[in-house]
Amino acid sequence: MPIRLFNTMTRRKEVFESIEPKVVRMYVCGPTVYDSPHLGHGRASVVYDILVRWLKYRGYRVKYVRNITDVGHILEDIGEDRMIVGAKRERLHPMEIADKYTLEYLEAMDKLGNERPSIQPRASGHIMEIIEMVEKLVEKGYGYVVDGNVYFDVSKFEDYGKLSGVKREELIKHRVEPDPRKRNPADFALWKAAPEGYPLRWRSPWGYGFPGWHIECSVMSVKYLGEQIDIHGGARELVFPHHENSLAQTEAYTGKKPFVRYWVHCGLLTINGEKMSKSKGNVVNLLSALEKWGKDVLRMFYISAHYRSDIDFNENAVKMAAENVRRISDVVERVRSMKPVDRPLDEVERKLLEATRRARAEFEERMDDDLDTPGALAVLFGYIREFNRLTSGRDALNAEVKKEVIGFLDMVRRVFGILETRKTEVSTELVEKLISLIVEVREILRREKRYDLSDMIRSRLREVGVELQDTAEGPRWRLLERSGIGFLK
RNA sequence: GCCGGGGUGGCUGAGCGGCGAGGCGGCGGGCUGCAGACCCGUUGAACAGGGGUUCAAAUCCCCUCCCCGGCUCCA
Repeated sequence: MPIRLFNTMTRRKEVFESIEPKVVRMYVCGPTVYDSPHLGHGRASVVYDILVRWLKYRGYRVKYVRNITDVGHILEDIGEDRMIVGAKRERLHPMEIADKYTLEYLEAMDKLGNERPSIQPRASGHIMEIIEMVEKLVEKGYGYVVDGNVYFDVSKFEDYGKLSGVKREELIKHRVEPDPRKRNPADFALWKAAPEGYPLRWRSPWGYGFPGWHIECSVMSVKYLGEQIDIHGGARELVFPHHENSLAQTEAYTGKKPFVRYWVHCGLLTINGEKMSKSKGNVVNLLSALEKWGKDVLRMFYISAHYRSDIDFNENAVKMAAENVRRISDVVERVRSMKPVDRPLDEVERKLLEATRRARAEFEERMDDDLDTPGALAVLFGYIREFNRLTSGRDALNAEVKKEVIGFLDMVRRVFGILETRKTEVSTELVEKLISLIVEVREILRREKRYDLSDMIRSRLREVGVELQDTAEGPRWRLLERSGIGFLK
């Protein structure tokens, strides 16, 4: 079964074929590091992380580049660079701002459980190459120089607008008064002149200045992945102008088409139905959210909607995500705790084996179909119900069947990046032994019907963060994390 | 105004031509010392509105209404 992806360029799902067999070159637009990462960054990062995980599961080697933009980005209305604005706000040098928020971003990425990209290049380290690309564009007649600024001449690139559907003639209308030195209002900056005393500028053939937005992605994409790549990702809001412009300048530069075979854009995130914005004061810091909910719940929240849909973050959505994580966690524990036995399969085990294989195939089918994570989850939950029904009351399972079930669940955990085994800071060997001892003693009490004491133990354990369940197969416990989700022991 | 994406049961969220995905919740039952978890059943006349195509439409076409994003700040 081939993987299919929705390509923004054609607005259709297309069968995915990489340029080089079994190798995927993928570039994703990372953050501009002028402020703390928020839930939207988290969403985008998880979407492409899961895409990478899925491609790997399907046997591809993935070269995954995600940039850090630590220069550029002019705010047209106030005529300043976002990095500079951040620097003024915090009374720091722009590069201190970039450094601080780069580290915060990377920390959040790790805590979210994202696999690290192959390369995370920073724009500031590629000024030379940026200048070279701009020079070449001027040489080829796509760029023109005015007063130390270099603009891309949109009229020279006949394909302009092919990605976003924006019509060149429409771009004459504009919200912000364009620089009158541009030949055409739609022309965009490749290089911007910076005045004396501007804290973030580099020497160039056109004088001191800094790169235009868009150009760093073209440069780093070409440098690390080549002139033509398989996948370029980013949030939908980047389609225009960012990706339209990246595409134009890259294809103009290389003379090769297409620059990108599959443009894959994800939807946006709202908070309680509202767009997240500083002016509304509803920006949710990603590290705080991780602290509060834990990575599994956040990832579950992200994947419970299709990546191209917009997604709303609210209390109810998080509650449901936590419930879903718990449900998966429970079944993982349930099967782990079952004794593997070496004997022929009985009727139930045959059914379970078949159900497991079917679920795996259906899960794969959904994921292959444009990364339909909600559909894949539906398959998983249907399977969990069946598993619970079939195995109710059992504490042993044919070893091969158990292996098959665990294999499937491991695949789900690996692809979604959830419920990865890890020691919590309190879960030492000693703690585990002590809890087991308490549980054992409580079992004796229960046998003697001393329920007052056994119930007290259970509720007191819960107070200190240990959840205890009496099941048909015996007592089980788990450490509760902040999200209320953990592994049963 | 232009470009794009949407409107599905109490909430969430797939489906994109043909038996009412799944999750959360509600109700009834089973299991259990109790709790939790789990299971079974169930409720829901679900597809923004109106036309049309078709043997058959949530799914395709047309019109209308509403929401969201982009139109040189944004993951």
